[in-house]
Amino acid sequence: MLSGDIPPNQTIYVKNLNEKVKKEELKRSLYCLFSQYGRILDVVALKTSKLRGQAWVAFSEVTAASNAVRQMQNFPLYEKPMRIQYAKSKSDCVAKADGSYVPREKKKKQEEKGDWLSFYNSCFLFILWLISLLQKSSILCIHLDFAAFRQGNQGGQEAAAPNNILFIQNLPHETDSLMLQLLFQQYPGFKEVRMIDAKPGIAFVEFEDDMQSSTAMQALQGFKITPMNPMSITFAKK
DNA sequence: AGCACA
Repeated sequence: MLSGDIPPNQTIYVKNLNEKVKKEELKRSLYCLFSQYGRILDVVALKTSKLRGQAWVAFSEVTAASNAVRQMQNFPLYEKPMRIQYAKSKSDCVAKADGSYVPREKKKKQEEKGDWLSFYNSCFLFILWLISLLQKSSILCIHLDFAAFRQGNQGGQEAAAPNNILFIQNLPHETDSLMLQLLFQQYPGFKEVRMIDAKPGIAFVEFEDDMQSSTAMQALQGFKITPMNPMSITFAKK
């Protein structure tokens, strides 16, 4: 069995381990089993839902890891053949030894700081969500909802047949496509927003298929970007 | 199937 296209690493990743074995016992067994290939720096095993049945064994040398990957491949431990690969990243114990270790919290903060767009994105969505909560509970808005309802039904015309493209009306003229994208991309299958400069207040939003567009339509029907603008969403005409 | 270390 090939170890895939993961580059050699002094840490090996072991999976298909027997999940019934207690963590400490498992670590000890892995330690005993693999110490024949070289000095072991650390064995990591977690029993969280995502990580049970897996373990990492960090060696002091890459060659030890390579031998372990090849020679212990499919070795049955607690009745289950171990599947061994190189780990995808450097173990903390190795980073600590070579001086490149950066504590986890700080790493995350740095990433978040750099990603201003996703920060802006979540603030924007949060504010829109708050606005929608406030407005949904407000009796004053009933007449606006009624207006949206009328508009959505286009004064009694039949509803358009399902379409993967949605037609949005009654948007405030300041709305831009980034704003709509932030709103609609929360729903699976989102592809793109199209607006026409010459026709403010309307937009087309495309999804992969009819099902996904209807889900977004139901969720955002009547959503107000401003109190005066409950959005009216219909399927675009084919 | 699933790549963490707090």
